[in-house]
Amino acid sequence: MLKLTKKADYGLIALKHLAVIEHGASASAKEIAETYGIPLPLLSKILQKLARTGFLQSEHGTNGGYRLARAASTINTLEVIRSIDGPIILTHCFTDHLNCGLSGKCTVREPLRKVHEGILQILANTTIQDLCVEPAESDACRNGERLHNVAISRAILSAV
Amino acid sequence: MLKLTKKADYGLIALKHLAVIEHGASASAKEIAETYGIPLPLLSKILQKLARTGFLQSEHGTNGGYRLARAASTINTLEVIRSIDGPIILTHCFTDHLNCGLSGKCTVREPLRKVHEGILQILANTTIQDLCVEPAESDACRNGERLHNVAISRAILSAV
DNA sequence: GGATGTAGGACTGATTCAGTCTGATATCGC
DNA sequence: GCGATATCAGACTGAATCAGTCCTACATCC
Repeated sequence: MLKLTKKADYGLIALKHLAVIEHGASASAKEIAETYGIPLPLLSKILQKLARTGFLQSEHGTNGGYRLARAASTINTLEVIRSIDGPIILTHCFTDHLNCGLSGKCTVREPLRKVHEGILQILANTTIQDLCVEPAESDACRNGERLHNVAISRAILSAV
Repeated sequence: MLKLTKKADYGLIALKHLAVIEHGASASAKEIAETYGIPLPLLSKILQKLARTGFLQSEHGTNGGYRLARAASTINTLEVIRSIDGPIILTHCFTDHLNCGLSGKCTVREPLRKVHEGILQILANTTIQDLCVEPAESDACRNGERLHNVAISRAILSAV
């Protein structure tokens, strides 16, 4: 149905949270979970993954928690989502070339790949810092900047 | 996981099939199902939906089948996917504003909406006719045309 | 009337997702 | 040292969704 998982959602929310708070400050999983009403054990696992991937630095013990390991502007949503949910697969054909109708019958595979890459590019060009730019309060993050590559010429009709 | 359902896949394959065969010609669900190895009853239901939405015209009886009700260039993949799978929801917040962390805590909702709209636009700008453009055989469809709005400047690294 | 086709609802099995439970390990403050 | 508070990590469960099947109409042509 072409939707993000809640885990990815939570991960992005947490990363944004860490990006917005004071530079270099850390926040515990519990803190973030309570702020946004996310189940703590679930958020913990997500943050652990993000730490393993290298987006976050973790600190054990009292007053421990997580802090961004890289600048918010260098973390893009594609990497985050891939880190949490695994590879992004638009259509099934991309991975299992064998089971795909066999003998190259799946004629929409290559054309759809362009769509696939377009979506990946949007995600790749959207950083955590971009998520911090609120329509009203533009300076929640440092030197906020609009989505640069996602050129939306016109709003899509009845979106949802 | 941000992927298309198989139903949507099948629907696009069927529409492309109908777009590629001779203009105005029809094909039965059985014919298409056998060509691509798609379970017939499943494909039937998909084609029925597409007919109800107005993309296809159905003909009962012997030698019946489906034919495109509109030109392939006027059917975009967004409408098709929505017709088959229902609304496209990138993040859960877009629909249920109430359950989303309450009190507007879900701070990534609006920023992600831009990403969402970007993806919708890619799909909206990709027509069935675009799917017919093969890298090698560019004239499988009539006056084939490249994806015009999906400007991919560079291939995304390890895509999948 | 039978073969072939669409139309549509109900149902089942498999997969995936969201969340829980349990336990281990590390750090800090007392 | 000990306990409180963290992260770390795997196994497990319930729910939702997806893919596919089954069955029964109904329409058209020969």
